[in-house]
Amino acid sequence: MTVADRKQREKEQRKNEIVNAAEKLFYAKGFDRVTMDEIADTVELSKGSLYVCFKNKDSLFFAIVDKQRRHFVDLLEEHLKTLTSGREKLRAIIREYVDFAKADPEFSDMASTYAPLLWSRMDSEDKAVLAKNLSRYHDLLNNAIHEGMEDGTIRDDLDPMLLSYYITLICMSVVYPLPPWKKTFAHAGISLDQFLDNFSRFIDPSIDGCPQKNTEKAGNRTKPRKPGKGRQ
Amino acid sequence: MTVADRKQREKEQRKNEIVNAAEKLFYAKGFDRVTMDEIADTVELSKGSLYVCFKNKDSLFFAIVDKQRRHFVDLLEEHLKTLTSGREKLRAIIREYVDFAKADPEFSDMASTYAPLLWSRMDSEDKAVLAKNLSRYHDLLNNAIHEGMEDGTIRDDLDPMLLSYYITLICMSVVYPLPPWKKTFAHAGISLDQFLDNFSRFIDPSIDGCPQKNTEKAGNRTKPRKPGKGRQ
Amino acid sequence: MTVADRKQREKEQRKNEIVNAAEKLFYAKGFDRVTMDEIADTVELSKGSLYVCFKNKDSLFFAIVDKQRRHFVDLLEEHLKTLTSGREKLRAIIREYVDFAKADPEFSDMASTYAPLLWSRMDSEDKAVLAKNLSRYHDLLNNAIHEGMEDGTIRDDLDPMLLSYYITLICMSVVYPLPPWKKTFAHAGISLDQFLDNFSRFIDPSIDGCPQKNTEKAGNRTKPRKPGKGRQ
Amino acid sequence: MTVADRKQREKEQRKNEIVNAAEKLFYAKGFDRVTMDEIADTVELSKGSLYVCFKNKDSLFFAIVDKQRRHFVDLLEEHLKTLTSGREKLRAIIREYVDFAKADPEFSDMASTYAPLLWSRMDSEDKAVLAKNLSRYHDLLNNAIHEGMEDGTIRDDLDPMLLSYYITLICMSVVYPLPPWKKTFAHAGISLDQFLDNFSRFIDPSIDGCPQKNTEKAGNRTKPRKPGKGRQ
DNA sequence: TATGAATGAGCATTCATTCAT
DNA sequence: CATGAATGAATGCTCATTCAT
Repeated sequence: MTVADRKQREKEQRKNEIVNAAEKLFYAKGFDRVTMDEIADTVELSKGSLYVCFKNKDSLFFAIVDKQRRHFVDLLEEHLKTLTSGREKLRAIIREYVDFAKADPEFSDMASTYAPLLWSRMDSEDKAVLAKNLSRYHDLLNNAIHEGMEDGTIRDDLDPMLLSYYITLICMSVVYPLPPWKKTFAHAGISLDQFLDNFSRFIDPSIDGCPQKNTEKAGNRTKPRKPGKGRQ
Repeated sequence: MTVADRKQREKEQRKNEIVNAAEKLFYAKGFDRVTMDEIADTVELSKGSLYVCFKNKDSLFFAIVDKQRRHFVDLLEEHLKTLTSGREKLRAIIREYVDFAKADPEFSDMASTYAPLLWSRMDSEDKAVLAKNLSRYHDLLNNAIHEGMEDGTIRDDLDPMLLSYYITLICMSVVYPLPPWKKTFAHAGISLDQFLDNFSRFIDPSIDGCPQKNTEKAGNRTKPRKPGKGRQ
Repeated sequence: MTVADRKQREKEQRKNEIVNAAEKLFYAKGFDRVTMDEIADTVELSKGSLYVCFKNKDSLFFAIVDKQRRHFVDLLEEHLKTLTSGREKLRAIIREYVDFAKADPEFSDMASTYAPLLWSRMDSEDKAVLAKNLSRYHDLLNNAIHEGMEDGTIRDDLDPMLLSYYITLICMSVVYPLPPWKKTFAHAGISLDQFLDNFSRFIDPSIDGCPQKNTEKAGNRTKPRKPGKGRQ
Repeated sequence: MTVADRKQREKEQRKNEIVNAAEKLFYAKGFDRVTMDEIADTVELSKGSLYVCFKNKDSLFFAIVDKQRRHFVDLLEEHLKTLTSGREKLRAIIREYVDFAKADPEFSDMASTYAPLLWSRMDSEDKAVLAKNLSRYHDLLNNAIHEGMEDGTIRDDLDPMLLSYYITLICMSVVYPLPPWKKTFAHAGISLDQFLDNFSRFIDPSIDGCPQKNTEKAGNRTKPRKPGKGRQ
């Protein structure tokens, strides 16, 4: 029992070491300029041992993403604890996006550059790895949205699911801009910090509850829209 | 002169044929599963001839992006002509994003999947190809924003440049979601059309001018923020 | 003593289980698409334990071949017991080849496909495994041939050793045809049973003693051939 | 036209050079201990060029087999020209097997060792390469058999197709014995030449027409066998 | 004896790009 | 200008075997 436990712990430990080494290398050189041999050398393990823990190079990438996400959601849970209104929670989520991206700027370039391609090759096993934290995140987000819609602090004229996807996609595109965009910002005299720090101020109006203006819920999948309302 | 002209025109013609063939193949199989031989065969040209018109495979991708962008900006210019207020223009720009993405759904997956990686390899020559239409777009967008800020139809509490980048990034992330997101929407019972059609309704509040509330301009690069305002 | 005996018996038992498991897997997927892990899993033993009983994967193959051969020779001995003339015995041997191949058709494809390559890597230890039953077989065959030559039921114009090798090689090539040949037979409308069942009828004339015609012994390694006889 | 011709000829020439180089290397070291790099180095071509002519390493093996077969059938056609009776032709075929194998002893080991495995991986393209000469061979063999059955020089109590397969399989097993068998022969004091030279004498009785004895045709796929005849 | 984690050699194949004709 | 043959770099992955515990 204790033996199996120790083995298990050692294996986890080794996986972490591999992920950390791969992470550093990927950040430094970009995913596709890093070879499995390099990673193996860095962790002082044989290449074969890498494949004991990770079925292929892509899944190493997803392990990094998952590590980041777990950390992100852990922080999020911590920060949402004390908050009461849905709007406050949602604001905290967006702030967490921003703070998180600022705290680990190296991840940004790597993830924004390679994730789209790697996601397109993702198999169900890879998905399973990410599913848990993705689900934790969505629970937090959806709870915040529902609470906010009920307590009137979040607009309720949009389908909550729809709102959650807008927020998620938008946050990710803003906090993980592609490297060329970063250069463009710099060229335009906008620091990345300015870009990130002002995001909440920008997006807030699209989230705030405005009881007097929005009385009808759009994006509802079941109820037909009233004539003359919404885009055709 | 006429001979040179004809030659020039023929060359343009050939480039178009190549781009169109590559586009179809890329859409059908994904950028990296298409070989230069396939493209050459499709246009009934030798592989060498491809390299007369395009310096490499990546630049073929950028040519497609440029074609799309030119078309996008052409439509945009057309649609902005009759509009007067800045807000109307900006609304039209967002609507154009949505309509454009809906009109050519095949482009979406290919671009969202491969563009990030290809952008990371982009050289200055590639950039030059895209610069013109990118600049046309930014002119239209910035003009709309400035006009709107002046006529009070667009919020003026954010640096206009900052606003323009938020809008651009956000629009792109929404109208060109990665394929896995599309699957998630479908799984959640949200059609892509719903997702796109409601976007304007979602984002409008973050753009509209609200004179009574926003009297101070944040994200300003020169003026120091007043104490107690903005995020710390 | 009894303890050692039991251990010995257990080891034999385990070897048999391993061989049987490997056999089934090799038949089902082909020797080189089966991994040692699979075999270990199937017998619910660790991979290391496999290597206690068998020095490598190849020797597992030879163990299977040996098992088959032991069975073959056992049957052969049983069937030859009651036969008296050399010719009858030889006929029984050939019939045994045919019956044996028909009784275990799965062995055929695996053996005919992989044996040639594996034989080329065989070391002296592997040979030792097979030697005993090979020798039993050759004794039976050679005895039959010698008896038959003496009692006139088998042709005696060929060196008996030579004859024994012709018969062995030929029988094996016929009863274990390569899979592509099997397909060819099927395509030509010949069932494998027809092919096997008629073999004895085909080959018999080359074995039967024909006293009136064959008075001289060819293939003799010591005696020089008479002029005008044999191939030049 | 002449240009294309020359190109074509050069390509054929290059393929021949590659095949010849691969042949020598395969003979010397065995198929699977030769790398494509070695072959490329030997012919002073890039590895990529190898793959212009041959889709993979296996197909190089089949090209060698095909070369050998073409040569074999060419010689066969030449030698059969002047012969009249079916039996003479068939005898010449068997003699050709023997002479051919003796003339190129290196091919034997390589082919007998690797062909079974490679045949099991063969795809339809590979088959197409070999089909032509295989068909030429079968035509010659079947013609000889049919003629011989009609002119009474070949036994007619077996289905001609069946007979042709017996002869082919048997000849191949005898003239291309596996290396371990060769060692066994040597050990038993039988030279390969003796083994090959006496083969015809051994097998002839199974082929000769014996009008007085064989009046009924076995192995016939359509006509039901008379009761009490043949093996059940 | 049993285990199973660790090893690491080994190599075919692809395809964008070039350049001699 | 057009061709298309030639190039050759570049690397992920497997799995039989070993050996410390």
